[in-house]
Amino acid sequence: MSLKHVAAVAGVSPSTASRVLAGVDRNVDPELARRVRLACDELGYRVNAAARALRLQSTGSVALVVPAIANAYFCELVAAYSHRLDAGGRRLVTIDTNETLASETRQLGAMDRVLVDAVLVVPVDHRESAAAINDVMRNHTVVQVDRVAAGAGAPSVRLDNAAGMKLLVEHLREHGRRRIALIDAQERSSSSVERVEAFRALAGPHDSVMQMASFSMSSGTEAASRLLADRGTADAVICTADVVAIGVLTALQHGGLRVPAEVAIASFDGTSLTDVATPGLTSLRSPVDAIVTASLEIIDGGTACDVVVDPALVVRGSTVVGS
Amino acid sequence: MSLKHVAAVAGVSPSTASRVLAGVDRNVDPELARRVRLACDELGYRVNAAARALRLQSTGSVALVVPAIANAYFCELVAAYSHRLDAGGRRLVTIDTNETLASETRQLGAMDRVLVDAVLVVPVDHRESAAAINDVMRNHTVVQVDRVAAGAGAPSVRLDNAAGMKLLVEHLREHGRRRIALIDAQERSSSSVERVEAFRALAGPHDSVMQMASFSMSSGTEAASRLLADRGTADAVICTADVVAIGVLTALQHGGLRVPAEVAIASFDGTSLTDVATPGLTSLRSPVDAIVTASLEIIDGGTACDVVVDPALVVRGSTVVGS
DNA sequence: CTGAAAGCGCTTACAG
DNA sequence: CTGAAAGCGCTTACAG
Repeated sequence: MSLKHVAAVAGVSPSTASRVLAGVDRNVDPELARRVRLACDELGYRVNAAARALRLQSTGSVALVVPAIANAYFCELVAAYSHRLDAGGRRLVTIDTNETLASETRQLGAMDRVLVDAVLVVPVDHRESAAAINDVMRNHTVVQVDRVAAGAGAPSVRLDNAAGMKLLVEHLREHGRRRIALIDAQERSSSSVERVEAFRALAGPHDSVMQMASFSMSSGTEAASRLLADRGTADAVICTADVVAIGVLTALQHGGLRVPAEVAIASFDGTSLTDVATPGLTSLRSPVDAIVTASLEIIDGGTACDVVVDPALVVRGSTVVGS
Repeated sequence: MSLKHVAAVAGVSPSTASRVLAGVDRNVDPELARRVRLACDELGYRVNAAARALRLQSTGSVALVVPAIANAYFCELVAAYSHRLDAGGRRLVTIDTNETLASETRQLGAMDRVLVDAVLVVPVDHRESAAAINDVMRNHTVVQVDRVAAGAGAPSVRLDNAAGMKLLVEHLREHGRRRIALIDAQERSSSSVERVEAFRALAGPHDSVMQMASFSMSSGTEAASRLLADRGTADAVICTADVVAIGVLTALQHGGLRVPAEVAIASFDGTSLTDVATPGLTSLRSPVDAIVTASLEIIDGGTACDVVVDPALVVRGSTVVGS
C-alpha cells in the first residue's frame, strides 16, 4: 500500500517510483515508468495525503467556513469558490458552523486536523469570533469573507452594507414608501450590525426593525404573518437575505396583500432566488465573483488588505409595477 | 513553529512537550507542563495536521461529496452529518461536485489531498461514477449515500424509491387524480432512474414525465409554466425534490390554478421547505437521521452492507384540502 | 537516468 | 517521570 511496495513490485527504488507518479522529471526510462504504473494498478496504490502534504508543506485545498449553507447566499459563495478553485486544480472543502459560536470555535480549533493551505471564514459573531480566528491564523492564511469579527487580525473582503442599505431605502422612498419594515436575522453578525445601523440612520418615525431566528424561508413566512397581523403598519419590507424575502413575498400574497401595490419588497443578496417568485424580487446584487477574486488574491498574493465591494441595485416587480 | 521549538523554549524534550499537548499520559511534572503550555502560547504554536495524521494514521474528519448543496435535501444531509460528527468530536468537510461527472471525478481523484478517514459520496451518475468511486476506495472507507453507481464496490445507504413512489401515486389516486405529471431532474442519478421506472410501472395512459435541468426552485417555476401552457393536462404533480415542488406550487398558484382543487402537488424529500408554502406540501419524508446513523455505522464498524430505508408519507394541504 | 539518504513534524514504545 | 530514537510515507537535492 505504500510507495515502497510499489517500488518493490516494479523493481525500482522509491525515488524512481515517486518520480514517475509525480509526473515531474520527465527523464525516467519509459520501461521503468511502465513497470511502476503497472505495479500501481495491481496494488491499487494511491499516494498518502498526509505524507505528501508533510513533505511538500502544501496542499491544494482551501477551507470555507460558513455559518449555514441553507442560506442561498452562502450556497452561491460555495459554488463560486468551488468552481474557481476547481478550475485552478485546487479544491474547496466547506465546513458549516450552524450559526453558533460554539460550533465555530470547535471547527476552527480543529483546523489542525484538516489539510488546507488557507481558511476563508464567515465569522458567526461580530465580536466573539475573533479569538478562534486569531487562533487559526497561527497555522493558516486566513481571510474573513462577507462578515468580520472585531479584533480578528485577518484581512477581509466584504460588502459596503451601509451603501447598500442606502440604495434600498432611497429606492423605496422614491416610490413613496414611508413605513419600511427591516426584517433581519443573526443580529450578532457584523453584516446585520452594519445594516441595522445604516437603516436606523436613514429611518423615519414610521420605519421599524424586526429580528428573526435564522436566514430561511420559514423566517420569512413567520415575519409575514406578523406583518399581516397588524396590516397597514408597513408599506415596504427590506430583508437582509433574499431567502427570507422569498418567504415574505409568497406569504404576504397568500395573506391577500398585493405586491408591490400595497407592500413593496426588496432584499440583500440577489441570488438566483430573485427569479423564482412572481413578481421578481428587487434586490441588491452582491458581486460574488469580485468577492471570490479578491479573497483568493489575498490568499495567493499574501497581501493582507481589507477589501470592500459595492452592491448593485437590481429593480424588479416586487417594488415597481411591471419591472 | 514546530514542537521542537516549543520544547526548546520550555527547556524540555519534544517527547515531553508532545505528552503535555496531547493531554494523554497524565504523568508529567506539573511545572514542566506549565512551561510547555507557556511556550506554546508565546510561540503561537499549533500542531501540524499532516504530521499528526501521518503519525496517527487517522484524522477525525469525514468527507461528504454531494452533487449540489443548493438542493435543500443535501443541505439537510450536510447539517445532519455535521451535527452528528461534531457531537462525537469529529468534523465533516463537504465537497460539491456541481452535478457534473467531470468535477466529481476530479474531486474524488484528489481525495488523496484531503485529510479524511472516510468518504460519503452521493454519486452523480448511476453508471459513470463507479470508476472514480472504486478509485477512492483504494485509500478510504467509502459509503454511497442516497444514490448508487452500478459497478461501484462501496456499500450504500439509500431510500426505497419504488416504495416511496408507490405511496405517492396511490395517495393521489385515492384522491381521484388520473393525470399525474412527474417532474424530475438529474435523470442520470440512480434515484431518478429508480423513481421514473417505478412511476412508469404505476402510470396510466394520462400520466406523464417531465425532465428539468436541475433540482432548484427555478426548475419548478419553469415546469409550472409548461404545465400552465397546456392547462388541464395534469390534475396532479409529483416532484422528485421538494425544492422543485415549492417552485411549482407558487408558480401554478400565480398562474391562477387552485391547489389542491385543480392540481394536487406532492414531492420527495420532505425537508423543512414543506412548511413555507401555503398550503403545506405533501411529501415523502426521508429518514435523514436513519441514513446518517446507518452510514456512520458502516464507516465506524467496517461492515459493508447495503441499507435501504423507508420514506414516510406526510399529507399536507397541497393534496388534500385542509390537511 | 537511478538510488541511498535526509528530512517534513509528530507520537510512542523503549530504556533509564 | 523524562528523553533518545524510530518511524509514519513521501519527495528531492545529492552523488554517482
